[in-house]
Amino acid sequence: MAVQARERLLTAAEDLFYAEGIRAVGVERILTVSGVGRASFYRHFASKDELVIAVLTRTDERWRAWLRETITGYGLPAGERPIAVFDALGEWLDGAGYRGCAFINAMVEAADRTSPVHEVAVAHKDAVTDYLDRLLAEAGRDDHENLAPELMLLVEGALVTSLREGTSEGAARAGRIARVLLARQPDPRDAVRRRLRVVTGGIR
Amino acid sequence: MAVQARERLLTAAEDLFYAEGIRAVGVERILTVSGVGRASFYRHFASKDELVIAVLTRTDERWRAWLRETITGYGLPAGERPIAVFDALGEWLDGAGYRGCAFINAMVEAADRTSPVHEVAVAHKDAVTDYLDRLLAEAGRDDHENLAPELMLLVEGALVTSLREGTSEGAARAGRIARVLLARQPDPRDAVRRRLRVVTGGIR
DNA sequence: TGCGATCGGCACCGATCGGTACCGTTTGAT
DNA sequence: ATCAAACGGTACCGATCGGTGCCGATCGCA
Repeated sequence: MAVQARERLLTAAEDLFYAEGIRAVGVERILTVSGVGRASFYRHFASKDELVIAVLTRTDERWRAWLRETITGYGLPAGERPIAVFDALGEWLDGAGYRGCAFINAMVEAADRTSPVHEVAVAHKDAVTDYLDRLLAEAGRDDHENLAPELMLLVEGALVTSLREGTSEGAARAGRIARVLLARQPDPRDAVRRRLRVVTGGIR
Repeated sequence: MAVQARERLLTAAEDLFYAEGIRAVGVERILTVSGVGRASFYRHFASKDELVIAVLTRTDERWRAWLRETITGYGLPAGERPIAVFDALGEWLDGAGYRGCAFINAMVEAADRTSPVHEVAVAHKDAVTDYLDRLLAEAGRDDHENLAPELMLLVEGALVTSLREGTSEGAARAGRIARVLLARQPDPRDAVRRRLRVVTGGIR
């Protein structure tokens, strides 16, 4: 066997699910494309749903690793890294074939909020938000806790816009908004808290 | 007949499609909920797909009418109307049951960009963008052509965020970003174009 | 009262859905 | 060379998919 059946199933399913939707792709299609027998499929995965979760989990890990490496690869100073996320997003969308975000799509298709598929998708979004938070903190933004969800909202906007318009323009547009957002001084109330922290540190 | 069969089919389908997804809801479910016979269904709609399009078209018209009336109903000066879109969005999301935007969902489920369902969804988004453009122009923003797609991206972000987080917080968050965006002076290059237009007008 | 349109109920169609059981073959390690 | 694990192929399962045809009841209107 050139490649293990499990691996072929995962890659075939990943492509088909992303291109046509999870519900739209039957097990039969996955078997034909992957060249795996029906019995072998159910030896590796208890159900189609379990395959879906395995695919999403793998995509999550790979995509976030790709994002981290891409940002790091730019070799930018810490202060410019948060905004670079939107450059990376533009790169990715240019190569993705414009079917938006696999995890937004999964959340939409798995309507039930309590379903495992929906939860995996939400967990992915939380992980990306955490990454944004880390980039902002490393950039010295004391207001990173407020900014991270805002940048994440811009990321979601860019992803949906790219699906809608069929181009990667949304990423550039979101990037411009992010620049405006980051150019602004932090909220004065945050500044007070920051000063308090400094003072407290000085007393010790 | 209390209400026409067609009307009952449309409302039942609208609710079911939004709550559970288009593909997830079979014709049988719609018939049971609406209390319409199978034959009657196909007397009104040539196929399930045609019902989907009719539902989306009606939802589009209703939703945009609701948005217009809500914004108008606020009784705000023209300058504050663009930002009020996000207040309206928050109101709507609080009553929507957090399954995001029916049109984003439709775009995701109808993967094929050339499919009629996908096109209706895109047309809705274009119409909302046009409305934003109009609000911005009426607010005296000369840069409305650039701002409208940016506000629309924020709207998309708010809708996805609400689906993801299960609250209407995304609308408020997008509104805060929009305020920052609108508080900024228009792009200097636009200012040049604006002045040129004034000069040209003066020569005539 | 009578007529035609609209209606709901039901049986039925082929296709496909996710999933199971059993088959003989191929593979890699010993 | 041997043997067990992993494999692909296929027949089959009940359920559901979207869609058609026919029936008798009910409706609004003249």
